[in-house]
Amino acid sequence: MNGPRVRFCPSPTGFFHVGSARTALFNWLFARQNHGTFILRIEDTDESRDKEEYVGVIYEAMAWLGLHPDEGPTRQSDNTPAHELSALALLEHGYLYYCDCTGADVDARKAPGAPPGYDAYCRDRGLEKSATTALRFRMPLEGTTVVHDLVRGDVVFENRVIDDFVVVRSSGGVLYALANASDDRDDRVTHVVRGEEHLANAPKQMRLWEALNDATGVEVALPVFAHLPLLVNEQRKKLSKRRDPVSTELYRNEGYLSAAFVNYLALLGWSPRGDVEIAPLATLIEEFRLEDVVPSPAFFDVKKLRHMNGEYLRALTIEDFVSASEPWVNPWNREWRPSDREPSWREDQFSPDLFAKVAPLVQERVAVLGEVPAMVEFFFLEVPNYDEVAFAKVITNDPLGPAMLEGALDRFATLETWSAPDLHEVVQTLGGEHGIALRKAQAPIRCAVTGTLVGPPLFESLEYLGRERTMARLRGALVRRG
RNA sequence: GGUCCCAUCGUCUAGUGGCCUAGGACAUCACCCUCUCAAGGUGGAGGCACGGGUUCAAAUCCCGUUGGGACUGCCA
Repeated sequence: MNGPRVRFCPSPTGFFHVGSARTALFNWLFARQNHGTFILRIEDTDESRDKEEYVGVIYEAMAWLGLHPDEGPTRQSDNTPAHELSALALLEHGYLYYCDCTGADVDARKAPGAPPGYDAYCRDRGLEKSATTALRFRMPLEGTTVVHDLVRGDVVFENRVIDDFVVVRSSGGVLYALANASDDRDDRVTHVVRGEEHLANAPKQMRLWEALNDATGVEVALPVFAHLPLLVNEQRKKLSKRRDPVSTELYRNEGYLSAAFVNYLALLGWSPRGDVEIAPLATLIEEFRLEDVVPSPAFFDVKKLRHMNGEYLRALTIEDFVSASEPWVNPWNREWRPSDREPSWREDQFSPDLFAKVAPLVQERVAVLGEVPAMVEFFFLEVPNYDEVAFAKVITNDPLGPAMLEGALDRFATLETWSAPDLHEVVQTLGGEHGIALRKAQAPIRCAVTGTLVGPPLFESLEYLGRERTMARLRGALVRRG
């Protein structure tokens, strides 16, 4: 395979961020379209923040999104020897120097208003390796470094404003800038597609890359960059783990379909041709262009995601909708289930057959699968969960309420065929006798049987619930009223 | 503070000098449909940040202003 080579390199520091998902997706789309290679590299070199359990979080999220790597997953920590060799080669060729300054030292030397960053104090001190010396990169003092960016065009950085950054800790650990550049170079990465927050790292990594070419004698072409626009919240700030709902797992738990989620993510900074937004994956792969990605930040709009998910849900066949709902309505003994919720009914109260029957009624009424249980719980609970405000309004405080309930009890008992159309007609007639429209007549019955005033169509619901259970609830509501 | 990025309806975007009286989608409003709630249908309101240029012609090119953001770690 000689197509482009891209990589996605998350660190296992917690949950999987929606911004990471978008970055991974764009890398993946680009690779698929160009018959390239999508590499997954876990950047786990920060022992203070990384946790092994979080690596699984990354795999799980990517599997859910359907973004399977062509190479890897590899672990950056496995490349430590290569990083050390890179550092050694750089040191031997004079690209690095030892420095024993602490942050406090640098600050103390700095006059007010002086440029930030390291002041190159140790550049020519000729320090030797010791327990307190870090290795810094000798940035060129003149000239510019131009980052060729597919999204932003050429971005020019003056070399003199980039300080001599640390490349190897005094403890010996190789830092991100070098580790990442070294791995990308070794992996023959051709396109670096990542978030905009990394733009300032690009010139450093380009210098490192070229220094490595020189020091190792192995010439590898510099990658092309594509810095994707940031995902921001309504305050136009970068999405943060603290304030914003940014975990992909959260969305999965709420019942977003991965296809809808992926489709929405693709719309953040890019759009397919024409006036369509809901597009199959094949179209996304075919039409995606890094150079068409817009450079401005995008707000992650959950409302739009919700709407799109509703569209995807309604487009499902009923069989697919039923099985997609399983983790929420029948989570017992499943390989995956939402981690933060459970149905209000017990396993032995659930009926797959009944659910399959009522599923069409709820399919077009939910935007996320997490809303399904509340909509169907009255089918499975012995006694529905009553909305007290609704109950008081149409049953306790409305004299017509009990009248309707008693009337329904009376007629339902003798109804010949227990079917939605007949039920519909009976209630309509009953209402007519009391001088009220069907919309008003059905309310107390709905509340008595389902517990609320909103939900799936009433008469179909009664049909599926059955005569016995319906009658029992009508009586129950009358008793409950007192 | 320094460096860099960004700027079309509230939001995501289409638009790459004339097809723009700026298109679509979400959200919002009204009406229709209707057993509730949805879904669906129809229609409405709503935007090129500002100022200079360049050009016969600018949302589109250039400069500036303003506004927003990112980075500025011996984290990634």
